[in-house]
Order: sequence, then structure tokens, then C-alpha cells
Amino acid sequence: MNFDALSPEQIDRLRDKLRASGLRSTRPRLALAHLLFGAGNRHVTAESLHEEARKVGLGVSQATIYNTLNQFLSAGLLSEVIVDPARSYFDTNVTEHHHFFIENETRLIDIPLNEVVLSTVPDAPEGYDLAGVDVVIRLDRR
Amino acid sequence: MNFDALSPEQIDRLRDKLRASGLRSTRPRLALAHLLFGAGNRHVTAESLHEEARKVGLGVSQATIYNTLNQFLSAGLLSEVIVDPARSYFDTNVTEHHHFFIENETRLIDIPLNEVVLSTVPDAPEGYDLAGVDVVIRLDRR
DNA sequence: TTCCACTTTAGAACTATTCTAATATACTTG
DNA sequence: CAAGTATATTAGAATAGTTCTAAAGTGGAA
Ligand SMILES: [Mn+2]
Ligand SMILES: [Mn+2]
Ligand SMILES: [Zn+2]
Ligand SMILES: [Zn+2]
Repeated sequence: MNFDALSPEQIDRLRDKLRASGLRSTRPRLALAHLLFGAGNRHVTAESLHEEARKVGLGVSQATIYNTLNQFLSAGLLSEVIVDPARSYFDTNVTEHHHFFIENETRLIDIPLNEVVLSTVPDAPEGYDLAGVDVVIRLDRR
Repeated sequence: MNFDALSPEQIDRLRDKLRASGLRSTRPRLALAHLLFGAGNRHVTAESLHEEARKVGLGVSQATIYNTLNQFLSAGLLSEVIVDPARSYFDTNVTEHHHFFIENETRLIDIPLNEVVLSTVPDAPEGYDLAGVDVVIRLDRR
């Protein structure tokens, strides 16, 4: 990981983000936070993030990838998208939104909340509270 | 499995269902088909169906449970519901519909298609075809 | 600088699912 | 209805994503 490419301001912003979540700002966490939050919204799997880390020369174990993703998830820095029975997707977009999922490319695309209008939704059954509404639009390459 | 409880007509209907899908009507398949399709729409996991089979005295291996569920899925007799990263759910309702999912009870409830109205949905990106729209409403016990 | 709580890690463990290849059964054909 | 053959079932091994363990390393408070 080339930390020279990061301005001190960027590093500080990431440090603060970790601190605010009660996480020490260690080298692996800073580097992964930079990959995840450094540019726009992203969807990653543990495997894809590990591969990406390897490519930028960051020697980080698989266990750290999983630990970090789960810690960021618990801290609310990431959300989880359940679309694929074979693996977990983590999402840097933690606001409410929906997804296109391209099955054969194992790729997710965000759909902004306002682009899906649910004009009718059933009431939650008695005794249950609404925890969230997920809309997944599955796509095939033509 | 007590096949005496099944009328010859019921057995014939299940046999035909298997045949129409190119599957031989074997004892395990007939018994599982009876459990799955014998009464209303159901959502099962491999584990829950195995347990249910055991309870009715049907000695069937885990491999047969998985084989049968996957064959029924391929044949279009079942659909799959992806809501839980930890296990697969199979659904005897193969018409288009949506779901409530109660996370802590690992339980699914059908939502008829007309009870969810998507008045606005984004177009599929260029080069992709729509394969399906899944709406999952996640619930917590109050 | 010291110290300790927290972090990272290699590798083992775990769990849902699939695979293998041997045995058993259903259906076809004579 | 008796073989014969394709298909089905099964125990157990294998696989893959993820989590756990416990030992070595590090961040930051003081
Ligand atoms: Mn987790
Ligand atoms: Mn499958
Ligand atoms: Zn997203
Ligand atoms: Zn259903």
C-alpha cells in the first residue's frame, strides 16, 4: 500500500472514521478503509477486496479481511447485500437503496431510493416491526 | 412414510408431476413431493425438510434431500428464495410473489404479487434483460 | 519508554452444500 | 414377467465460504 498517494488530510479523515467507531487506526484498517471509502460507492466480497489489497501490495491476511469487513459492518460503515447464496457482498453505501444484480457477472449496481416507488406495501403482521425493505432486480446479459 | 394416508388419486397426481419433469417416480421422490406439495404453499430448507421426513418415518439421506430439492428446482416445481446468507430456502410457490422474512425466526411468509405495487422501477441497463424482481420485507419481532 | 488492551495472523475448525463411486431401484424390451 | 440398462440413492469424502483459536505483534495512553 502506497500511503504517499494519500494526503495527510485524507489519512486524518479515515483515522477519524475509525476512531469514531471505536476502532484503532492500524495500518491494515487504514489501507482497507482507503480502498473501500477512497472513491465512490463500492460493492465488494471478501475475496474481491483481498485480491485488490494484494494488487496494491498490501500484505493482509484473509482473517483480517473478514475481521475488518465484519467490524466495519457492525460499526455501520458498511452494509450487507444478500443476493447470492454463494457469498456475502459488502456495500459502502449505507443509506437505504436498492440493487440490480447481474447473476452471471456477480456484480451489483446501486439503484437510488427514489428510482423505486413502492406505492403499495402490505402491513407487517401483528407483533412484528419493519426492519427494512430490499428490492433486488435480477438481470441477465442479453 | 405412511402411504396409506394417500389416496391412489393423490399418488397418481404426484407421479404425473414427476413424470412431466422427466423424473422417475421413486419412493423417496414421491414421499418428498407429498410433503412439499401435499398441503398449501411451503418454504423449506434442506435441513427442515430432512427433519420433517425423519418425523414421518421416511428414511432418506441428506444427499437425497439436496438432490431432490435441486432437481425439483431445475424442473420448475420449486423456486429459490435468497434472503439468508446462511442457508437456501426452497419455495413451493413458483408464481411471481414477494416475501416477509423474519430474521430471528428464519421464517418466510408469502406476499401475493398484487399486495406490492412497484409504480416506478428503473430500466435495465443497456445490454441487460430483466430476469426478475424480488421484494423482501425484513421483520423483527416487536 | 513501558505496558496492556487490542489487532493481526496462520492454520484449524465449522457448516452448508456438492461430489464420488458403489449399491439399489425403476422402467424398458424381449 | 425376466433380464438388462439407465437412473436414483447413499455414505462418506470433498469443497468453499466463513469463523474460530491462540500465539505473536502493535497502537497509544500515561
Ligand atoms: Mn458476520
Ligand atoms: Mn444448487
Ligand atoms: Zn449498494
Ligand atoms: Zn414464497
